[in-house]
Parts: sequence; C-alpha cells; structure tokens
Amino acid sequence: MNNTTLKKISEILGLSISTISRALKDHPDISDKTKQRVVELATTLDYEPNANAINLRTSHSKLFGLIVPSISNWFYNAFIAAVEVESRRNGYSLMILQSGDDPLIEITNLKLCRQNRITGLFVCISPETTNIEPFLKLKELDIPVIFFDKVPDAGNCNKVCVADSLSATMAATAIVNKKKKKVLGIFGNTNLLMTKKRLEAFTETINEKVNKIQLTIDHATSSEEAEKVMASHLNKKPDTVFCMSDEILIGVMKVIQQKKLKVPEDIAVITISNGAAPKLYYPEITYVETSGHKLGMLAFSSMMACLAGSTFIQELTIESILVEGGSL
Amino acid sequence: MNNTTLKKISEILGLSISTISRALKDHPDISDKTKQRVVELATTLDYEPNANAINLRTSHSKLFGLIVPSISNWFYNAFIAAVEVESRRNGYSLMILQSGDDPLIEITNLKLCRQNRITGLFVCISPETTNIEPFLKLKELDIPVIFFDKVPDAGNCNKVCVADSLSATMAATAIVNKKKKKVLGIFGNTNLLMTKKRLEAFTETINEKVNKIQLTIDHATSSEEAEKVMASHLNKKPDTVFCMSDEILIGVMKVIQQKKLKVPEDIAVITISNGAAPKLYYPEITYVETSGHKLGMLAFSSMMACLAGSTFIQELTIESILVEGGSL
DNA sequence: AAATTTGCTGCAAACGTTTGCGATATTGTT
DNA sequence: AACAATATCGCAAACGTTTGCAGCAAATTT
Repeated sequence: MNNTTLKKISEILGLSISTISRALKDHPDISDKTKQRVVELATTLDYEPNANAINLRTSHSKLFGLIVPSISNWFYNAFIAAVEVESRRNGYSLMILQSGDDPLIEITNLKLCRQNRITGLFVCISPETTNIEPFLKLKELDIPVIFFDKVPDAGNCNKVCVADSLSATMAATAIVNKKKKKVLGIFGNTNLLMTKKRLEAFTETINEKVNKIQLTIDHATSSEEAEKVMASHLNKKPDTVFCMSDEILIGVMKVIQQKKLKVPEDIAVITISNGAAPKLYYPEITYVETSGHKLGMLAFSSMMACLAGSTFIQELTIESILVEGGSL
Repeated sequence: MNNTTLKKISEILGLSISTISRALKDHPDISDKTKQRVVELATTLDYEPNANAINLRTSHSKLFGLIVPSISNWFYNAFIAAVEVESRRNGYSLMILQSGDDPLIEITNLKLCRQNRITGLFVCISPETTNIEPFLKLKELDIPVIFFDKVPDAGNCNKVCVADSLSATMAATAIVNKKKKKVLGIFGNTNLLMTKKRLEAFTETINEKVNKIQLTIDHATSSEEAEKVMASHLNKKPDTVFCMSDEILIGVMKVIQQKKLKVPEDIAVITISNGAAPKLYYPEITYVETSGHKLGMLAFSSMMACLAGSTFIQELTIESILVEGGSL
C-alpha cells in the first residue's frame, strides 16, 4: 500500500501539511523554491489527491450521475458518449447506472447517486415511472436534475428532448413531397408521450394534403413485433413505410429483405433515427435525424448552466434534419 | 440544503454519534428500543450516509472503474451492461470511462480512477497502448486489475478474453462442412493480437482440408473499407465470405444488398459476432458467438475472486458457440 | 531607529464517518 | 450483600484534505 498523502510529503520535507497543499495548487503564498521541491517529491512519490477527502472537505464531488433504462441502445449510447466526454473535459466524472426500465432499480440507483453526493443528475425515466418526487427532491438539495428523452409530464423541471412532433412532421412532409399514395406508418409503445406526439404530428401532416393519401397506422414495441406487423400489411401493397424508431426499422427491413422487395421501387422507406441503423442497408435509408450526440451536448450545457446558478427552468429540444439515403 | 448527518440525528435524539452509527447498522450493542427510535427518525429525515466520509474512514470505496475504448459498440455494450448490473447487485458502483483509443486519455482516466480510490479496475486497452506499467502499478496497491478483450501481451496480469483462435476455427470448420470451395476471408486491423489469432486459426483450418479450398484473405478496419474490399473481390466469385467482426459484416452486407446477391445461394456468409448484427438481416447470418455479456460475467467473477484474496493470476476465455442463421 | 509592509509558513478546525476502548447501569451469581 | 457478568452507551482518535487566521522574519518606509 504505497498511498502517499500530504502528511507523508510534509514529514519528509519538514514542512507543514498546509504548505504542501498550497504548493501543489500553486498558491501565491508559497515561494517558488518550496513549490518546486514539493512538486518534485510529489511526482516521484506518485501522489494522487484523495478524491474522497476532497469531496468530504469541500462538499462538492465533481461527479455526475446518469440513469438510463439501458446503455445497449444506439441513441442512449451516443447520448452517454457525449456526456461522458464533456464531463471529463470539464473535470467531472460520470457514474452511469442502468434502470432496466424498472422503477425500483431506478430508486436504488438514485439512492446510490445521493450517497455519492453527485453534483448533478442526468436521468431518462422508465415508462412505468409515475412518481418523480424522489427526483425533484434532489433539486431541493440544490442538485440540478436534467431529464432527457423520456421526460415526465410535470412542468417544474429541466428537460431536453428531441423534437418529436417536428421530426415526424418532417418525415411526413418528405413523403408528401414524393407524391406517395399508400403509406404504412408503424409506431411504438402507445403509452409513451413520444409515440403520441409522433403519431399525432405524422397523421396530421399526411392528412392535410388535398390529394388524399391512404394512411394505415399500426404499432409494434419490438423489432420482432415490427416484423410481424410489417408482414401482415404487405398484401395491401403500401408504396411507403414510415418507421418511428430504429427497432421498428430493423423489423421492417427484415421483411423487405425476405420478400426481396426493391427499395425504393417496390416500397419506399423512411424512418426516424440516430443515424446508425439507416446506414446498415443498401440503399441507405432516408431518415430524420434525432441525434443522441447533440442531445447529450445540449443536456450537458444545460447542466452547466444550472451549476452556474441559472434557476431558469427550461424545456429544450434539438432540431432535426432530414438525411437523404436512397430509400425514398 | 437538507443534508442530514449522524450528528444531526444524535443531537435531536440526545444520543451520541457513535450510538446512531451503530443503531443504523444493527449493531448488537444497541438496544432494540434505541434502534427503533433512530431508524425511525433517520427515515423521516431522509438520511443518506455520505459515501465520501465512509470511503475516507474505511479506505475502501465500493467503486469499480471501467475503461473502454468506446461504449458505442455492441460488444462492449453487452460487456458493460453485465458488469454494471452485477456491480450494483453486489453493492458496488461503476465508473465508466471512454479512452477513444487514445493512450493519453487512457492515462487521464486511470488517474481519475486512482483519485477516486476505486477498489478494482476493468480495462480494455487501446491498440496503441504499449506501456502497461501504470496499470500494473495499481496491482501493487492491491487494486485488482482485470484486462478484458484487448489485453496486453505481458503475462503477469489477469485477463479475460473471447476464444479468438477457437471461434475462428469453429467458423472455418462450419465452412468446410458445407463443402464450400472458394472462400473470401476479411479480417481487421493487423496490429491487433485478436486479428492475428483469428487469421492464423482460420487459415490453418481451411488449409488442412484434403480437398483444397481456394482461400483469399483481405483486411479492412472499418465497415466502409470492408465495403470496398468486398466489392473488389466479387469478380472472383467467392461462394463464401467470412467476416471477422460486426464492422466487417456490415460493410459486406451492404455490397451484397447492392448487388442483389442471394444469401446463401449466390454467396454464403458467416461471421464472428456478439449476436446483434447478424439478426439484422434476412436470412439471419450464421455466426460464432463471442458474447460480451458472458465475458462481462466472467470478468466480474474474476474480480470478485481477486477481492476475496485470490492472488492466482489467471487468463480466462469464454467458450464460443455456433449460432445457425440461414446464411451458410 | 522605530514602524510598517511584505513574503512565507504553520496551527487548528472542520467535513461525516467508523471503531477500540472505557464508563455506567442493570442483572445475575455466590 | 458483595461481586461478577452483561447490556447499553459515550469518548475520542482517525481517515486526508482545505482554509481562515496568526506568526515571524526580512525588507521597506517613516
């Protein structure tokens, strides 16, 4: 156990602990000569400040918490990657916890965050989470909470989201512009606010066209289900299929491959995605980008704003862009 | 700032701090009546023990570090997910850091881990990392280090890996059994030990057949490159393509889709994978499974063994299985 | 020469716990 | 009734820092 402490250095050098502490952080009170001696010995002894002691003394931990349903997901992945990089760049560490969409584990994770005295929390709640009191309680302790992606309905909290309505509208507009006539839209879990918003905006945009478009809506909560749903609608010969998410896209594309349908001649495809899945196919799938990376950056800057003292509650969204593949 | 401490509780109850501390952890010295009073007040005051103070006092942090090139990767994802769940289940937290394959960031991350006085480290080094001294130094401090996936050559450290040679052999054997004649094998970065092992085992198995199989080998370090490589070899009409990894598979499959080749009639496909990518296609791709999840579980149990006092240095591998899709 | 400033360093308390040991009161034993 | 054994609790030190304040010598000003 090599652990070097300020005390050990001070004893060797015949100086006081406080002098060592100050020398190491370039305090003006300490002479250059002393600083040099201290720094030198500290490096040869591999001194590493004890974060626990610092946190305890200063009562701020330079640690962010992040709670997410699952890290095995393209979108959350990009989000986490962005937050992780920015955190490190700003001198913070990140504690990542998975809830597995289980409200109980969510609470356990939250407790862990509190015990570690995090300075801020990023959280994406599970669909089953109804009581967000425990999260709001953090705010009372002056610990900023940034909800992302799946956010609660309540108004008194900071949220960053993708522009659900807008991105669905953009996809619908793209379909309209291509003069498609028979559209199949497959959406996700109807309990999710995200699904409701996307569904509403999508149907509205499609239906407001003068030359009526024939629109069929169905739902799937997994790629396997999407596969079945897609297969069941093929006899109606849709000329376009819209997928609300990567999961659905993957199911849909399996059917398309299976039936050897040509994209976009036999059937056009458009989706909303973070960008990875559409690039798996040929032709690449046209998609409305909802970037996990951008959302992560936004969440982080929102966090920093809170820490800088902004008490302004805001609900932010990232803009979407249409990325053209060859599938529409 | 609501923060309840043992001291606050002790003052309210007119007891000493140590009594509160002991009562809260069900110490036999404390009477049931007192315990009850303490626990009651603690819960109503939302008492959360300060992890920093505990770590400082006990000098063990219940915190694992995990350093990985990137979390945006199916395999590492599954690995991390497994370790994260197991950690929480055993009362540990996990600090996840990305190195971006940059040895400098790797060192920064390592320093962060040391400063946070982690109890153990899981690390997958970047291909450019030559000096593993800093990692081994942790071991001298009695902090177990488990190298996973991309591990150093040095012998004096704990490693958990996928069975590179075996999985490549299994894939090759599957190809041989199907009596394929013209095989294209696409492999990754030649600097990686993983690539060398897989390449060697694969070619050996293919070549030891009596009825000679015509084998072509090429390399690609990204899916884009794999796409080009695959396209450049099509004129030789291989009947089978073997992909060393998901990245390569994705590039290969794009070409196959583009050229409208039928799988497996026109060309058979087999890959080594964690399992997610092969399921994206129809027919699903036959693959030799190298499970990130299993590796994570193995790494974790190896870590727990080290913490339990095992000084036995071991180099473990997980077994692979062949998962049949319809592509071979 | 006395008074003031400046430059450098040390003292000691505090952050919130844990824990060995000693103190007191209660009970049981001879 | 004296003594031993138990049950219950408090004291105080320690973990490794940070930081306000005080101390003291040397340099500078009156």
